Amino acid sequence: MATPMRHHVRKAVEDTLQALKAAGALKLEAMPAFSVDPPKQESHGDFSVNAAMMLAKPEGKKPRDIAELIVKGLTSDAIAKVEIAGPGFLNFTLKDSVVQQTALEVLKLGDAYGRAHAKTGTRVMVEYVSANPTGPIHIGHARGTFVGDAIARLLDAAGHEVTREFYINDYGKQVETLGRTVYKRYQQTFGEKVELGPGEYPADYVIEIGKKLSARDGKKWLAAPESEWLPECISFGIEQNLEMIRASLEKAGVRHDVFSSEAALHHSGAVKGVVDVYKKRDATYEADEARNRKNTERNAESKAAQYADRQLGGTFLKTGEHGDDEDRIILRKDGTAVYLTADLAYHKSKFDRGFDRCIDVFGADHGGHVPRIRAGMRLLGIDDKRMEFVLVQIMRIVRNGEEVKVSKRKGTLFELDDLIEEVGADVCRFTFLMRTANAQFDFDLDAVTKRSSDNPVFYFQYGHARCAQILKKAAEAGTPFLGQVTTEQLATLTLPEERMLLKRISLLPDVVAGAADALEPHRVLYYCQELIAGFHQYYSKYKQTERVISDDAAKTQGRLAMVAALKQTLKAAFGILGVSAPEYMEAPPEEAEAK
RNA sequence: GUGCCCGUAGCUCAGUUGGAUAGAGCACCGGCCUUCUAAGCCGGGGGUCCCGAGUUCGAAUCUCGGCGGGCACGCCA
Repeated sequence: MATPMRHHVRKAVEDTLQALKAAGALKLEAMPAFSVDPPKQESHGDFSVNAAMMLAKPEGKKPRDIAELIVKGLTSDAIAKVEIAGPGFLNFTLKDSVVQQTALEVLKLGDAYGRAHAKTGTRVMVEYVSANPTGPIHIGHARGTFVGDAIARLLDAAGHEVTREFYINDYGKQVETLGRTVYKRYQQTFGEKVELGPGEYPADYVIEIGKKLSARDGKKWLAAPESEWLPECISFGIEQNLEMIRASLEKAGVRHDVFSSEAALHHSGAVKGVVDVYKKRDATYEADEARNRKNTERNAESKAAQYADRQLGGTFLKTGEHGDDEDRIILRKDGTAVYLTADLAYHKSKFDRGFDRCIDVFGADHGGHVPRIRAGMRLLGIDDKRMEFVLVQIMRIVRNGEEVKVSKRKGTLFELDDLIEEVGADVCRFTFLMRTANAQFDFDLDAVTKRSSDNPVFYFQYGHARCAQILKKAAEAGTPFLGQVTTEQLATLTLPEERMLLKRISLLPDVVAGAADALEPHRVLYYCQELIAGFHQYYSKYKQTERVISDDAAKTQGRLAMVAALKQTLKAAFGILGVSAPEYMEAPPEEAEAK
């Protein structure tokens, strides 16, 4: 789905190389994987090709000599000019008419512009958020939430069939602790004097859950034995928290297709099932500790050292044979499964359900988990190349120059809801998507709130709004843009800035494809930045002289077509990022004079 | 100690999978609104791309070795 313009250049070079081979001028044992990229410097033409340099070695010729051969052999009628530059670059300049066609292409495709022309047929699952249902979504999840969502949008645009999934860790000690806390809060609603124990959740939301339980069931559980109230308090707590989580996700503009329960994997036998498969495949053994246990010195303060005495032996999985540091336990001595076992069953279920690719977005603190899952899948005979892990690095929240400390245990949560409330959903999302996922960064609340009027997100949105307002103005002025444009009208787009804008517009499909391939949504954002900057420059420069709407009917229609194409392009890109594309933006409040 | 991630302008970060003279925003200085929004534009200062080797036509980018920061290294989830 390369842009037509880039395709012209690549094809022209490939055809020429083949012709040179046929004529005996080049050996060309294999077509080189040369690049066709827009150069950094606009003066270097529309696309720069490094084919001559790549062929220098295999052909035993100088790059510039090969470049000469290619230039002489070129026959394409889309090309206006080719120059040999630097060490042997071929700098192509396309004919204006080819560049101008971009506007037509975009308008013709409409909302399909920027999306893959054809479905890839690949079914891909993106798993993200996957928070414990022991509390609300907080800032610790925020980055992965938006990054995962944008990756899903990106893959969808790239033509994949995407399923978004949320894995609910609703099994084990943590949810049991939740249940116990809920029960105490429930008891307190009837005036009973009970104190929370260490490790229980002191935050207010559990108080609310306790109130709701007593409102629903009255004193029903007060005299009941633990075997009855505990399961009820657990499931009620999870249910309430999930409701809260779903509501937060909705506010964040994030949606999941499937919520998958860890507890269900245990109850359905899927966990036992995957263990049986491993046993059948001779991938397990019984032992007191992993046979290939690493005896490297560990930091005395590490948790590994702290919990060393709890290791009693059981059933081990031979993950060490497939890239993991050592084998991992999957069944404790008492036969119960550990977290990893359920996660292996879960990942197996993804492939059983027919997904071709599985992408996990999770925090960098789970990075050590990756090799185990990969090894576990390989031990099932599943190619682990079908799995990709996007590790979202830890983020710090900074206010007044200081880190905001949060702790679930202490009850000092910073909820995603509060963050969105404070800075707005678009600003929030934008701030996360501005960075690559695997680099740490500080979320400076002062920077995004105090300076809200010059926050980058508004710069972006203003670009779209400006396009919209010009189109609106044209309609009011009696020269509406009707969605169609002729070659003659397009031919009026001769200003260098117009040419550059059209060229940048034409690159969206390549940017989307590249970003999807790399699972890096932020590339789309930086592409928008360049596109919008180009537009603002154009607008400002010609504000007094060459306005979009003028007495020249052909020029007006040509320019309106370009503006409409730009608006369409931005809308598509914003859609991938999940940021809204406003038609109009209110002028910002007057800043107090700071002079 | 071992593994993974990061180190680019005063600050926050990009850098098109190895390309040409390393960019943007913020901050600072100086300009631009009678016309389609000045939430914008133009100009200026600001760099040991952490350090050192190596790979090649060519390195911020790849390899190795250091230094600095973060996250992990559990039969918690």
